[in-house]
Amino acid sequence: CVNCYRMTCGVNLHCSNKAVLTYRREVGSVDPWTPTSNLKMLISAASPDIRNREKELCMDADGRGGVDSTQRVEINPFLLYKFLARYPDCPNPGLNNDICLDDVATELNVERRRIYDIMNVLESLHMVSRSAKNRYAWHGRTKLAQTLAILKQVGEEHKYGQQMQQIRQRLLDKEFDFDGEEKENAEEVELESTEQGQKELFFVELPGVEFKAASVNSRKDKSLRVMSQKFVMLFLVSSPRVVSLDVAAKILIGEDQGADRDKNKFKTKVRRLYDIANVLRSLKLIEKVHVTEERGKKPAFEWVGPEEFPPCVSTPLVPSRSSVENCAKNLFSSPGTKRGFTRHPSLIKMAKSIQDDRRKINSAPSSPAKTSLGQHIKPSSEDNVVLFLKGVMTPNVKSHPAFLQVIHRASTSRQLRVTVRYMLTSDRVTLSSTGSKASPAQEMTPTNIRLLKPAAASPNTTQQAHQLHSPSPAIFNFTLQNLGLISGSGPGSCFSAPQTPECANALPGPLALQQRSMVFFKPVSPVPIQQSVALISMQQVRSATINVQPVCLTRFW
DNA sequence: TGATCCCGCCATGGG
DNA sequence: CCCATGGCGGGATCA
Repeated sequence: CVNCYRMTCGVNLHCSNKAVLTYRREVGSVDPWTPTSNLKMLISAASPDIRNREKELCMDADGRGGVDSTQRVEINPFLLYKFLARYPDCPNPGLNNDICLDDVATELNVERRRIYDIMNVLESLHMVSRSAKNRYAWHGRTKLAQTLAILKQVGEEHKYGQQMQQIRQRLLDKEFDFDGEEKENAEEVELESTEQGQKELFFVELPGVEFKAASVNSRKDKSLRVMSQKFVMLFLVSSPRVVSLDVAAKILIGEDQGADRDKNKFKTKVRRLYDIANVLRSLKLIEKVHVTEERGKKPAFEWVGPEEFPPCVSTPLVPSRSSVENCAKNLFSSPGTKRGFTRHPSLIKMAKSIQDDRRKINSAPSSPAKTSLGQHIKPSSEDNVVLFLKGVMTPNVKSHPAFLQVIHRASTSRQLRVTVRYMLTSDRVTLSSTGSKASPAQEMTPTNIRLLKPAAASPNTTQQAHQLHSPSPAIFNFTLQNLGLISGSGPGSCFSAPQTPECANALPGPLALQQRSMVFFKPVSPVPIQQSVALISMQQVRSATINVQPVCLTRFW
């Protein structure tokens, strides 16, 4: 699958992201597997004025071009790519994360109206929050896991899973009866029974992200934001995580106003779903797929974002208990005097579970069943913990469930100060390396360079450059072999981690960490390569092999 | 013809 | 009335 690096093509999933396919054809010389080259492709394919502007502004050293500029292009995803490129995933809270609507509109060369749509979706994920008129604060993905956890919970409470199932079934029935006509009535009755007792869903707030600029919040609808949250919920409660457009639209209509569900309403909802989906796609949270049925293919989207999330996550790379505390504190804080949105009851529940969680961890010093980081690695300055992620298909490691899980556990450990580092190993690069040209090192994003660049290797030759992009299995295996954690190499490596019960049943539940432990994750979605996580104490690494340290510990970040 | 989504009219609510 | 915001649907484009 050219565009679908995850090989999502399953029995009834067929990837058909025409945009990517098209772009790839147009600019075939670009290595399509790097984030930056993707961006370049999008830029190349964008409308002429934007493209020219882009050329003036920055790169395009290779002078590629020659794309038919008359074709209609997807501005929306492109816009967001550009937009996201300007803001870090995990912004430093101390720095200026202010976003001015006018500036963005000007820079991206679009009308304000378009920015509102993007912002609304981002706001629904709490990646931004409105700070004032014309102004937003950028949060990046720092709150994403937390938001998703809440959305999932709310989605479960609303029984979206069952609803979707019902609607699917209904559509299926329709398909087999050749008269779609007669069903109208039955459908109406059923729908009503489904929705009855279901309260209207409000915007799901996040503790700590208060809505300022009250004047703006008074507006009652905010449908795009609410709709976006609902849409995400649908993914989070369904399994497999594939949601077809029509099912989503039907559910979203159902809740709006019970009465009218005519064709127009449906069409409008679908339009809006595309708006939302484009943003989510740019965020790499969903991908376009098709579900195949007797009657033909239906457009659908598949969730490719994080699969599991801890109830509350502190800021990655800077784990601090205080943020966890704050989280709970905020959740319990007395209801604000004037709040623009309803605080969902599940927040309270969640806060309690967080507290319980913390209590357990802090007050059970040596329960073997409930191990925490601190109990296995004695606290000292030497005992930093190094985390390796392998085979992570998610482009954004920091939002990977395994990563977040570890961070969460680490951040709730009282005794241990944990330094977490990570190495990105992108299988999409590795798997697609046949024949494709390596991209120059300059095309790598700063993030990638920081994460992957081994100082020992001078990225001059294409081979080495390519290695920069796919150091994953080789170097990773090499490292772990040196550490004596695995044996063999290559795709079928045998991981000989200590076979403890804790390891076997590591998730869900507390991670069992020992001086030397590896935890394996079995992916829910069809990921071809097993995902694994290794946690090793720094001390152990130092004593293991000298070779390892420069490659993986010192140089990689 | 269905999928996709650009474009911008116009409603809304505050000042 | 002006402004910021954003709901909404016509209709263009493409496969």
